[in-house]
Amino acid sequence: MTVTGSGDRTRLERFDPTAIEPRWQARWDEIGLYETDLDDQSRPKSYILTMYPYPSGDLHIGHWYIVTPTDALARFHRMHGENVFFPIGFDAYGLPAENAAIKNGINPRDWTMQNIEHERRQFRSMGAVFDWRYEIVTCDPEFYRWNQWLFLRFLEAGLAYRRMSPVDWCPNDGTLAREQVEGADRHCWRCGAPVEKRDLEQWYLRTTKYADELLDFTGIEWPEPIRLQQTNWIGRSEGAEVVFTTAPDDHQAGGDELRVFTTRPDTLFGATFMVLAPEHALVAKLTAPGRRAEVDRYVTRASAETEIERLSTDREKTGVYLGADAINPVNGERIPIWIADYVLAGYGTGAIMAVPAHDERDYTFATRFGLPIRRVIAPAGADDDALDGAYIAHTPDERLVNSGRFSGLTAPEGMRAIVAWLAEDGRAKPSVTYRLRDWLFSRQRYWGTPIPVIYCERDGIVPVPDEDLPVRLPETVDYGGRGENPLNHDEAFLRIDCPRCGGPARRESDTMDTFVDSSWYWFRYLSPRKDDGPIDRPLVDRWTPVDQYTGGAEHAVMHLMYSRFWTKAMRDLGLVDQDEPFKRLFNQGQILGADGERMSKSRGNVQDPDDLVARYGADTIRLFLMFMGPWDQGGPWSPTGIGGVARFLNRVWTVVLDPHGSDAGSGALPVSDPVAAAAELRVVAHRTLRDVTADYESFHFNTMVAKLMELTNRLMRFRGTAIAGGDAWDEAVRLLLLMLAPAAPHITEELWSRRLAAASEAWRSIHRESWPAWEAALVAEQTVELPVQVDGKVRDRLTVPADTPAAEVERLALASAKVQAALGGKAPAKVIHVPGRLVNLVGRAP
RNA sequence: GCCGGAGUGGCGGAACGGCAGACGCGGCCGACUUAAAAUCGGCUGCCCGCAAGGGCGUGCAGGUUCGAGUCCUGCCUUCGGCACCA
Repeated sequence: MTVTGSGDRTRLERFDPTAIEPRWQARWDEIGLYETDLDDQSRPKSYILTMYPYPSGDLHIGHWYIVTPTDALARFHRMHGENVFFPIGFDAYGLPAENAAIKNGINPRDWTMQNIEHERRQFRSMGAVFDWRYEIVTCDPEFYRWNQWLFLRFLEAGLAYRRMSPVDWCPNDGTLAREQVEGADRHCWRCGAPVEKRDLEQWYLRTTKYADELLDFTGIEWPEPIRLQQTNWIGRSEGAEVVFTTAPDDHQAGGDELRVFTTRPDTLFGATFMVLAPEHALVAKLTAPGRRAEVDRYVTRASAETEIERLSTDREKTGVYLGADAINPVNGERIPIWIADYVLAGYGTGAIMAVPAHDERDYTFATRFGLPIRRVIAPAGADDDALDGAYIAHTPDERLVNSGRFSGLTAPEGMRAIVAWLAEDGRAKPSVTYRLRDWLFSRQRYWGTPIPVIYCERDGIVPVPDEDLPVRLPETVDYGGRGENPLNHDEAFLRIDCPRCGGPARRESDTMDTFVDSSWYWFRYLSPRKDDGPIDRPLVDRWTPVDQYTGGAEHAVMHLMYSRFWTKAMRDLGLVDQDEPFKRLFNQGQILGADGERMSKSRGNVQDPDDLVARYGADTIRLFLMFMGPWDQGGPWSPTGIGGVARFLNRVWTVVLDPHGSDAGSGALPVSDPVAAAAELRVVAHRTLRDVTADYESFHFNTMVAKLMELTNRLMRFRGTAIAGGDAWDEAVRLLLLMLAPAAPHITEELWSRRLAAASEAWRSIHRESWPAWEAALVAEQTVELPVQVDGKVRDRLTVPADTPAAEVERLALASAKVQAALGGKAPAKVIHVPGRLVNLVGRAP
């Protein structure tokens, strides 16, 4: 122990994290403590991964909040003898870099690399176990080259295709992201021009091919809410596609097919009108001359709306009659054709049959526009009920009514029978529709992976040959202050000879969605510098899938769905042999600014970890972030309480280095019987070990810290007593340091080294120690305290040996004077005895 | 609006359907100090009461149960996602 003389008192050296932490970080680097040997197969492997950060300009405490508990978990696994791989990298492509470039004329690469450099330093200062030799930076050609290579394989396999689709468009700045469209009037973020829709030829990836497989979560342990969200996002609906035809009238001959998708073909006889999406291909043809002006106005208006607005069920329904009718195939009835924005072109066939009696939206629409409502399903004896809303209940006695020869059938019977009948002459077929859409993969942006295709006048779309990869993103870029993709004007980049015919051709100037990078990066971590292929197959076979993935729940449906899709696609290409990327997933919450909003520079609510580390040290901040609350919850940042965690580490310092000191006041525990006190301390220490172990395993880091605080407080109160420094004390201190090591790596290493020195033992890092085991006999309950309730209210407590027979416990409970008083002398009507938990005497009659 | 979370003291939060409020912050009181800071300790959900004690309490309204913060139904508020933010 290091002491400094001060008169006749000895004063304990102060805990000074700023002195300790950099020293140990340097030492760990020196001895390669966190270098993972991927070829070491002597121990079980454990691939622990946290979602890599986007190196935005807003470097904040949120990054620590994400990484710290995962780092502690990686260390916890390492102490269990596993060969742990816990890599880190940077998701370098993205819109903020481009926004900064447009606004301030900085090159996106310079902006990004500066931020990365800053974040690297911060991650090092927190003492994370990352093995930096495996770092990935996605804007580096040695990474994105393989995005291109994989894309070409997808293209060959028919998983990538081109199709026209609408984008939000500014005449000055080109395609806009949703966040670049501002205000209710939807204007451009940069120039303020009104935003239009424009159809562009775009690249898609065929995610829908895997829709059914993505609904299957067998073999992965993911949180139920995430699986639910993905299931709803895929939105599988079974039903039928039914062919309506257009009826002839003055302005058109009729006879065009109008295909609708419906989940309720049993209600076909109740279809009283049709609704097309305003973008539907037949709208122009079907519109009557007298209605054209109104229809055109409506189509324009709908194109300016967002999908969220269009699907909102609480706003007033709008729509326009086209002045044309359709023929219902089941009964030959003419029904009017409308367009309305609540029907989306991209879902199903972009057209619906409206059955107002049995669909809420159709009901609202019919009521608003005075369209007929015909009930075709009713419970027994309710045919004539006037509906005051859509009837969508399912009761056992409901039957089809008003449905010709199908009347009397149940809904499921009617569904099958009607579809089978129409299918005979091709007017219907069973069909499945998904809400999930193919992945719109191309971006009209500079800062992303160039899509490796060439457009040749003669040969059409020509893939860039593998040997010509990577297609490098030009290093210099001139935005000219505008938002439009500068690659569109970069002739040096665009001009290329066709690899097939040698003739003049042009490169694709669109780049890939940045989600491509995170769709397979965990494979690349295993061999980030490999230059003859995207992945190292033997390492991938041995190390993946990832054992534990952690990251924000905001990625529930996009990143976490894309990465599952990508893994399955790579499997089908024969590149990997696995179905799922991440075996176990934990979603942590998001840390917000003090104002409850997302942290960002522009809001001015960013908390920089550097300031906190300078003041308290990394261990305190790490521990505080874990102690704040349940990790899956997140919440607004508040520094209130950091002091408490700092005090906790100070107490740890004190109990380890100065067990005999006595600055305790009146709270010191009396130790009249040192043997009993030592035994009690052992029990407390071992139970803490059991509970803390469970907390690490279940991601309950906040209660883990709380339990270590309790143990430390206990030691503090035994300080200076007869048992301080004894065997039980020494064991408790040893367990405390080992349990705390994954969470607070620096102070525990320092104290551990001092213990070794004091015992004249050679130094060995605490982070190479094994996780301790608790003694079952110490952990077992010897006596239990049982609350005794009368009618659910606690009236007394019994302290009895744990193995007291039930009858004896009940006898003792009844014998209590307080219980008798509460019962009013009466015998209880019922005795509920939950062994080990409580006794409840029910006095009143039930 | 739709999909998924979350609502518990003054604050962050704890609690296999079984003693609501662990642990920490803040507050009050005490020890140490000439004093303050730091440190150590005690008390601290609300209401009534000198006290013993009693009553009320987990967003709101119901329900199931011997027993509900926990399960069910319907609401309210708030956070995340809604396909070009990552």
